[in-house]
Amino acid sequence: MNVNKLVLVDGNSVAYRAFFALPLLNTEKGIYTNAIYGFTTMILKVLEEEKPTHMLVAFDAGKTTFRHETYQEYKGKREKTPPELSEQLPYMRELLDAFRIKHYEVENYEADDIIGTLSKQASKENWEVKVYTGDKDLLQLVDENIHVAMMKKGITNMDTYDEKLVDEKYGITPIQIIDMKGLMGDSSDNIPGVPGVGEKTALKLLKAHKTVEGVYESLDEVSGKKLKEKLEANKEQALMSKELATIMCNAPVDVSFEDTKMGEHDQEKLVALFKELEFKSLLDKFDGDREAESEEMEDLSVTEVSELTSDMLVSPSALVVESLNENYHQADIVGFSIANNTGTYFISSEVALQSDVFAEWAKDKEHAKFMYDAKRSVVALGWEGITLDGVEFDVQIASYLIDPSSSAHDLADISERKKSTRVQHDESVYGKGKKRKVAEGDALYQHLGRKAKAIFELRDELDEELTANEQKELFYDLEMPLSVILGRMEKHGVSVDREELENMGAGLEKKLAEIEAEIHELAGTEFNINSPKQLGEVLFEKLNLPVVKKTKTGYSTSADVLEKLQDHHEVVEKILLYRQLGKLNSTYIEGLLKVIHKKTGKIHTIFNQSLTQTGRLSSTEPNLQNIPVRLEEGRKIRHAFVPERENAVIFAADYSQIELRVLAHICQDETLVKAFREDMDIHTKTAMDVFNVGEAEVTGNMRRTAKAVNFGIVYGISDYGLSQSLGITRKEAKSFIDRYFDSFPGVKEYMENIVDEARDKGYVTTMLNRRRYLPEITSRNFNQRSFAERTAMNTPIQGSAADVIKKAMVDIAERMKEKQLQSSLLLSVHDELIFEVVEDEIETMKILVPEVMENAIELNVPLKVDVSYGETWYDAK
DNA sequence: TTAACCACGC
DNA sequence: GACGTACGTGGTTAAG
Repeated sequence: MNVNKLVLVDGNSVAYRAFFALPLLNTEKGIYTNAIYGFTTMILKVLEEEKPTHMLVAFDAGKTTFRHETYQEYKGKREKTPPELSEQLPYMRELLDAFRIKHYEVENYEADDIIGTLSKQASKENWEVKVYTGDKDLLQLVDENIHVAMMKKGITNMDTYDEKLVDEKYGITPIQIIDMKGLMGDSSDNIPGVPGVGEKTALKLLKAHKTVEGVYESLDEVSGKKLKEKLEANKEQALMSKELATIMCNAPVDVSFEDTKMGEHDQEKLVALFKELEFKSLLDKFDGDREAESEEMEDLSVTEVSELTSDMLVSPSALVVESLNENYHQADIVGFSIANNTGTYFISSEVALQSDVFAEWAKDKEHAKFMYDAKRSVVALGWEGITLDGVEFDVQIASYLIDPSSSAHDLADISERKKSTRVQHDESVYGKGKKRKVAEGDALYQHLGRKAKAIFELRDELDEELTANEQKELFYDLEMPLSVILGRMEKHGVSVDREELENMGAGLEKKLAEIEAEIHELAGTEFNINSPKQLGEVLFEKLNLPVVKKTKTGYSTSADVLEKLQDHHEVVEKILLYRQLGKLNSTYIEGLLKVIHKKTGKIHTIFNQSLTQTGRLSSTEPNLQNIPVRLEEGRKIRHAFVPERENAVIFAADYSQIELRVLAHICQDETLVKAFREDMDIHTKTAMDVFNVGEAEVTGNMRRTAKAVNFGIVYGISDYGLSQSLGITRKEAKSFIDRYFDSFPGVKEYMENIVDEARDKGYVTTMLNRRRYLPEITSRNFNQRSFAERTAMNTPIQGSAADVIKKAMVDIAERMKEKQLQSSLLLSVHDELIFEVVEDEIETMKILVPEVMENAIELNVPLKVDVSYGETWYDAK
């Protein structure tokens, strides 16, 4: 029984792997952290899984080693370490210090040699040794005590090699790895080996002759004239290569086992480092009590107000309306705070909600308010019968416009990176999950007081940044007014026909039960169809259907896979149907019934205005932007969305091809612009140009292909994505894309220019100056770079379309107010607006809505809007 | 509670 | 030549 367990980590190898596996993260201060993060998670995983008694991380030292004396060109072709990585290495050493894990390097030797030396020493003592690396060379160390964990791809995916696995994979003993390298060389280390000998040949030779020397002793026995010549001509080189590949197991390593003994973590240092590096998830793990957050903060002077007076309510003021419930349609407000030039105040809900002075101030738009997520407060107060107006600045929206990619638009995070008063995370004040509860007394006063004070201070700083970004119009004239409109839409809600939903649900459940029975019958076994795991086992093990695709955890059973299996077994079709109906029932019927508001009987969604990277809105609880429409079965759900008033209709107005029109405007491609000016069917037109045929010869299939290509242009998918959606090869997909670019050279030029621009500036913008930063555009990682490039091409298109529809919403609200119309805007679904329109306003709206939408922003191609209306959302088609 | 898988919309 | 491939929200299952 081994008591001692030594873990040896090839530090450089792990760092490299982490660097290339993870996107290029950086902190607010601009320190790159992706490799450090990957390195840290890897170390944590090792600690958890191995629980070593001793551990050491070995690094390479300096540029040259003793191997360079043998061969000057050793590692000669290797690209030099990217600076973004080398600057991260010192942090890794610091982290190891904080973990109290020994790290070590020796002049003139590589990490391999340190690991070799220590592992063999420990093995001799019969210790259990585990080596972590991504370098196959180290497999030569494997023996009965030494096992090597080899990173496959990513950083946590490993194979652990013992002697048996080395034999299975290569058919040789571990020590023969060096003979293999001697023969085949290693391009990454620039070890030449014997030219023309690869892994296959090397392994064949070693099977027969054991070692490089053995091969040369019996060269006559080697079959193949060419091969023999090559071996003969490169004998010296082969022997030298073997020498280079041999890990030194008696390097001058001045480390005793005692030095590698594991100690307790240096908690303080660890937390400080994680903070500096902004490793939030790791902080949560190690900094169990975030009490520290509050300890750092000095007490704020907050006045508890028992009666509000107008001298506290000056303009401008920062206002906080705290509601714990995430869904503010059922908010219970737990307190208020106000900060302004006269001081910082806490006001209890009882006092504020009863106060006429407060209500008057709140609705007075001449009294400017600075807020964070104002819409939340406006709606929550609305439910309490209090009108809030005069919101001049929303810190959340400003932060989002300045950099939408920041995952941290929390007030706590914003306050941390700006110069304002610090704010604690709600979680650390209130707790989370079941334990979440209102803080009491001073803790609550302090927390809310800090929020208000921070908002008051942040306004100026963020306003300046908006100015610097030329985003003041976007903020003040578009997003701020939009926020008010969205709040009104949410509070107003959408009426639903509960009975209709319940009837549909009953029908679906009956059908589902039938199909379930049929599936079990056809499969010959009872199982949970909703479980991908069980379904996979039934389809691919019991029924032996061919495996099309695998996921990380097992067989893929996604719709596109099942569609390919339809001809193999009749159960497949039933499963697809079961899935389709099951989705309708659980997500839409049950889901919608669950969120019908108790007081109004209507559905009140929440639009998130500061989330998407492109500037679109998103919708939650429920998501009303993905109500089924494509398939008739699902589309029926829309029968349940009805007007609230008896003499009203559901009225829908949607932009036709808004993204492609925006593209035409941005890139000015002559053909595309002309097509829209002549109001052609754009997919047919694309098919004509891509397939080089006349309008009459465009087949349904050609149009379908052209449509998919246009879709790809709009959403920035790759040739792979296009091949998937059309069920063709990637090559064919690429050829379609090439032909598209030949037909629309202006589009091609735009795509090239925008990528250059993104590389130059680090970001792309939309027509109204919305921004998206793309740091990965300079990544050496192909995937990350390609993704950034597609994003650079796509975001100005999608984001400008979002600009247009948002502007249209603001304009329409204004016109409807002017005309004192009774109709109301209900929803916004990316390129369409849904209204409830009273009957005697239908004719007005039929003219007004398209006119406003089409002229929201002037493009050099016309915008086109289709309107329709009916008794339910279903009928508005 | 969290991660993985799947599916709906634009 | 491989890489792993739009943006969202939400339901279910299964493992921690």
